[in-house]
Amino acid sequence: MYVTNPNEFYEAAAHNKFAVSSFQGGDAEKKREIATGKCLFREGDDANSVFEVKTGVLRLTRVLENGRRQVIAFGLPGDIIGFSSLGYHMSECDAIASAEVVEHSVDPKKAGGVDPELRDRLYQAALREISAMQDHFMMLGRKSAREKIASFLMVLSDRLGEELGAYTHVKLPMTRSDIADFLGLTTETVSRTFSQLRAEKVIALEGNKALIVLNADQLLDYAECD
Amino acid sequence: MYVTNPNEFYEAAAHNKFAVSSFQGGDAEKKREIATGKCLFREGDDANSVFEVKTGVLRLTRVLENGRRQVIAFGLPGDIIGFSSLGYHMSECDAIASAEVVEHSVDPKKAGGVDPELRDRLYQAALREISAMQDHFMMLGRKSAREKIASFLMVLSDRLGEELGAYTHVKLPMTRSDIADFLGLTTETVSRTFSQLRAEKVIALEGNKALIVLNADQLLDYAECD
DNA sequence: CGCCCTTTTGAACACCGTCAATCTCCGTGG
DNA sequence: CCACGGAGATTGACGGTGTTCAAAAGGGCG
Repeated sequence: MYVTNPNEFYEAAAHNKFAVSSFQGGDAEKKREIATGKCLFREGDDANSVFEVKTGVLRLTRVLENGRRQVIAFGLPGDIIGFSSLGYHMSECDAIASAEVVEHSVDPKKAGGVDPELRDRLYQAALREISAMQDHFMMLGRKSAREKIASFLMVLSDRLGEELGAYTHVKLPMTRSDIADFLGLTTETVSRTFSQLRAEKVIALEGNKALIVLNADQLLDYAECD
Repeated sequence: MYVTNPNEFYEAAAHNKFAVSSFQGGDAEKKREIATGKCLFREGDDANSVFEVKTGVLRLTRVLENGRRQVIAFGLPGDIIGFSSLGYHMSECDAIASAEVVEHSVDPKKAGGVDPELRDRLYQAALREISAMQDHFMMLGRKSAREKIASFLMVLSDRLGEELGAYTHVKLPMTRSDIADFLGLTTETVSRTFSQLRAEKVIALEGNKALIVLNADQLLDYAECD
């Protein structure tokens, strides 16, 4: 599942369980390491594989020719990334934190088709992604900047956060610009909203690559999830 | 494929071909008719089936408790709707134009699992939907009101349009409010944008439920697709 | 330490949302 | 057939949220 909103925590949990139990053994899979900043695939590349994120963070991006960018998803450990319907990728995937992935070949031409069990697992993963993307629609179309940021931080806190007494420490592997392009905002608005939340003592910033959630209740309130 | 943007026309074509050739025969499927305004499933309903739209138009909606609504997709002939990962639906599906659908059972408990061939076809359909949703992200997050409307009309024109000399006649089964909730706008903005396009002679309105595309080139320009 | 990229902050503006009034369409019933 | 009524659509005025443009501050790495 991709990063979406807090009302899907249970899904994230289910997904992680799934990720642990699946894709062991078999010979059409291959482990790969992608260093920070490196590209896993680009728009137009053949899409013969999907990638299961084991560690690190990937970023899936689509760009319009006029420069406008949309971050489709962040691939965190447990996510599967690289689904494509036409045999080639419509987006670009880069590592924003050094990542280990397992590559699963889904090339239909190879070895008389794909392992049925793998296909079945991939189908389930695709369904989870559809569900996550539907949530993100609500995020992009119907939430204010503050609600978007709050929702985003809640999910990040849940998936990447570490307990720190009553608070939660959250690493931010992505830049403000990445967050902006994920939420349909500008870097300035992201920055301003962070500053507001800090002024309200809901979060504390720790450099540019980490923060602490001081008041998760308030953050959840702001997220306005159903 | 769902209604997204013009740069996926070839996909729509491929999809329709697919829809014609698939899902013939078998016994886990059932034809159903849904009258205008009737509901196919609601949030929370068990999701044991997916639905292939044969005729008419469906609308897939998700709602926040504060009343904000997001139309996830319009289901046009050839689309498959009702994918769900958790065994129950997270959204509501209504017919906005009297529809015939074929229901395909995907209940894993029934008859020792789902027909492998059907599962394979559904996987392909799910991949197409993911691709379409990724396009829609760009729409919701990074396009202006005019670009959204233009993109939307281009797709509708392609999928529902009828040749009318040099122009294209397009039926609009959905209300302004449906369009607004699909594009992340308000009804007022949708209406205003239609009026602007009419003033520029790009389109002509024909009552509330139809329009004519007078200048498809201009419309495509406005859509700002890559 | 110094450079450069990212982030933050400020100010002015624009687009779109909100609120409200009017109009159109279309189905219903007289 | 026309009048009526109501839901949906249009239009206008105004305000707010977020963008744009610009400049300063911060952080990371040589």
